[in-house]
Amino acid sequence: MADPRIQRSPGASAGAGIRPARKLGRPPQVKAHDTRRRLLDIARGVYAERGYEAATNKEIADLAFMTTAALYYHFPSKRDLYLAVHDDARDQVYTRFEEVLDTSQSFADQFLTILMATHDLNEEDPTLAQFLAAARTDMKRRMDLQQALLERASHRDQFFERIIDAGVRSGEIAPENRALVQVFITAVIAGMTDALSDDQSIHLRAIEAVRAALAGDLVQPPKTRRKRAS
Amino acid sequence: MADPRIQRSPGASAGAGIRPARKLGRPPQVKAHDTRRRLLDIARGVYAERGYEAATNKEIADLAFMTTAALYYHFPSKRDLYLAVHDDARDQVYTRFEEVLDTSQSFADQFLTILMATHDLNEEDPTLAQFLAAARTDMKRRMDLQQALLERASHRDQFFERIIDAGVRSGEIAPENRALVQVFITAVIAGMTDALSDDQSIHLRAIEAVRAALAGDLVQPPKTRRKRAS
Amino acid sequence: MADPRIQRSPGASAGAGIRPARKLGRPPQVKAHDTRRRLLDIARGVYAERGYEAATNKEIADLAFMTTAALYYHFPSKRDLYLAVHDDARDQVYTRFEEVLDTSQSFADQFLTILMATHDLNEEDPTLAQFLAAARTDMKRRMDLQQALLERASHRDQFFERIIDAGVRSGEIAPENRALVQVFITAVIAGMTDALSDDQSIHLRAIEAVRAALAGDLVQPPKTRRKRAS
Amino acid sequence: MADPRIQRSPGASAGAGIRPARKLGRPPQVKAHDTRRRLLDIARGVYAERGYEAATNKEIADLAFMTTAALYYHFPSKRDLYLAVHDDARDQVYTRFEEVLDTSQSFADQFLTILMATHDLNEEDPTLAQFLAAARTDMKRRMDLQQALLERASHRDQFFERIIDAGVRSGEIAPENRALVQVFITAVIAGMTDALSDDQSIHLRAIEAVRAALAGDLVQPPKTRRKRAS
DNA sequence: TATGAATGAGATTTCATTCAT
DNA sequence: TATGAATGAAATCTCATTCAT
Repeated sequence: MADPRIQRSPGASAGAGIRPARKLGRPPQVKAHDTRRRLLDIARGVYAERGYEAATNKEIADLAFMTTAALYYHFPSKRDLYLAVHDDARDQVYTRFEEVLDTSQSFADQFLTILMATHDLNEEDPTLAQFLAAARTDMKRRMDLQQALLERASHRDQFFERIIDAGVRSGEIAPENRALVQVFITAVIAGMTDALSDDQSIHLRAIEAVRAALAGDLVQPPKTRRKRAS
Repeated sequence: MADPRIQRSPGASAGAGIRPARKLGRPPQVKAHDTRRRLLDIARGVYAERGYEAATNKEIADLAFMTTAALYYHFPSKRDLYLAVHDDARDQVYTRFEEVLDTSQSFADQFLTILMATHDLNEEDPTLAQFLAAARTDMKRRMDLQQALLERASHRDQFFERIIDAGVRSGEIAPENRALVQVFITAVIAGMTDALSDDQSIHLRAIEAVRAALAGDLVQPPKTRRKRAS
Repeated sequence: MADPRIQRSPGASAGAGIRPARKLGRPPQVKAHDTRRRLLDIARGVYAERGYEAATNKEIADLAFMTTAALYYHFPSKRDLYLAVHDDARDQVYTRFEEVLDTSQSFADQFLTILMATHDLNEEDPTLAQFLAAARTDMKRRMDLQQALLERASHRDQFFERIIDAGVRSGEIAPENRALVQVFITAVIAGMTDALSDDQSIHLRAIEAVRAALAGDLVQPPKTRRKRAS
Repeated sequence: MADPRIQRSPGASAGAGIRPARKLGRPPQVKAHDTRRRLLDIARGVYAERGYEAATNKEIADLAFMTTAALYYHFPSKRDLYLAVHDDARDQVYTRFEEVLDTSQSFADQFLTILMATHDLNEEDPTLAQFLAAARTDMKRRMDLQQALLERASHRDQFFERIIDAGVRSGEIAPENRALVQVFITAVIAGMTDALSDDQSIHLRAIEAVRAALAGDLVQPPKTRRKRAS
């Protein structure tokens, strides 16, 4: 009763998700709060696996050992549940990003640190990346979910903006390359999340590839093998 | 070649296209092949916009000014229509790729040529990229669509394999970097398709960024080591 | 016991029962068990009248003053509803058979008692016989209903086997006639159910005919040989 | 071309049906006539197997190597095709009955001769009995098919009426047993067609049982073994 | 806080039928 | 005589949501 640990149904394949410790002041409606937490985690897995349309309240409710009617006590609609899951997932990711960010590093190292953080998160709970990848698609599709996409995009942009700013200040990024770096980051993060997050070893290799690319070591100019650093 | 894309009335979000009442029986002067082609194009757009689950036969049929029953004359099921659209889209893309490929170019140039081809295709018909991006997600979700995914993946892998091989032979790609280049390509193509193909100018900028990254010019090592290899 | 059969308005042939608009949500004072019982009775009538294929969920739901969706709350599919009706009907019949069976009677009397029981059942609820007659045909047609047919056949065979056994023991049935009596019973029961159960007075006459046939009094050898065996 | 033999598609399981030789005067629309004949035979098999509702024009057309549209050249509707099949089947049966009927026989022998004729017909083309059994059910179900049922019933009743009349005249049937014999015949014919015609050896046994029943030999009175003939 | 029993809207699919060719 | 390309009506089933309990 006092333990807020999430109970997951045995069949639920979705990862448990590391929750940041919540401070427990007075325990009003503790149960409701816990149930909500459990629903968010379960729903994330289902949405990740099936997508917004194909996910059904019934499957989520079943995994939570409830009826669909009970869902409506905690969330006023499917849409609201989805958005709540989305906000929760986004918070988890950016909270982690903030935690691992070391502003004293070089731009490239900071970026790679972030990529490693996504790797670690994926290890801890694969549904996070899966959900966020799926959400990109789902949000585009449903007008009623778009608003959340916009918030999220700005969230992300602001975050990477800071890193890029630092890179520009330190001289790593030529000012005229600012915009290029930004789309590069966007493409790489999206691509890795969407196409590679299913296989952790490939995901890791992709991080290595990005490191090489940023270092200019991925490919050499042809012919006149401009040997660098000798 | 620049086919006349179906015009969707702006307000028409779903199922709005009202079919003008037509009489029973065979319509005059209509050939199945043309209708099939039209359906593929229309369906591609709808699948791209809504995804497999959310797309309805009704919307597709409405846009083609038919009944849903008529759809079933041309395709035996929703799934078959989807797969037909998929094969058609894939063929269009790889046909174009083959057309523009110049094997005498350097690896980087070949890769960039391919990226430019995606850009051009996107210009001619944005639904192609949108559909293929959406398909990546949809296929993951539906077991019954997976088989087609596998074919497609191998198709893509083989294509880029050839370019990479050429790069290795020419010395641009160090043999030990082979695998890195491959995941890099996968991530970049997926990321650009999924996250950037909605805005052509940003898409173009991403191509520029990739060029810079391959040339080692996107970022510089921090601080002092400004001049590389000279 | 004489359950209040559902009244179908005479003109209502199919789908005519218009459900009075009821509000959303749970209706007050309704229990699933009662609804289920009502559905079984209504569905039996509809299946009897139309057969499995031609019977529609809509007609059943209309007669029960529900939506078709509500049907699915009680039975997971049309097939399941049908089989439930079948099991229910079979149980009603054989329960009655067991009730009226008097093993101290002669074989002929036991058989006639059973026939009278079918007559009484038909009086109380004609849909029972009608359904079971129709089911014989429907089951042959649909592979997916066959399994239930097998169970039922064995049920019936076992029941009559017992009566026949008794007849053999008492000497009424010559051991070599065992198999003949068995097919005779099958044919007569099936024939009476299928062809005569629509008219109770004819049905009664058929019972009388069977009594006469078993007593050897239905027909006499032709012409002179009036006294048999001389 | 000159051979009017019915071509049956390899998959068509339905028996070929013995057609009485048609006299071929001038051959106007010979092909249409043959096609019609072929369709009747094929349709009979399909209706027998699936029943009226579940049988589709498509299946019939496929087996006849045609399109459904072509069906409509020969029969104006599904209903008409069905009724045509029915009339044809009935004619085949009663034609055979007339052929085998020997009015000099005793009533019992005439009846058994008829039963043997059904057995032979079943041997030659099982779809005949299957169709007629199924038709009994289908006709009851569809108001629009009822009319044909009535005709058929009277047809049958008249036929057996004649045999029974002869039995009454010869003294085999007591005048007061007339009605009993009639329902007995109806029940037995129906029961054998519906429940036993799938297995020829059981069907034969049923004929034997009827013979025994009519002879008063199927069962003996219990106990006081009223030994007849003493 | 949750369940139980429903609704209404809509999806995919099937099928008899039509009419130009 | 037949095919080809459609229609319209309906059927089964699913699902988000509701409201009494």
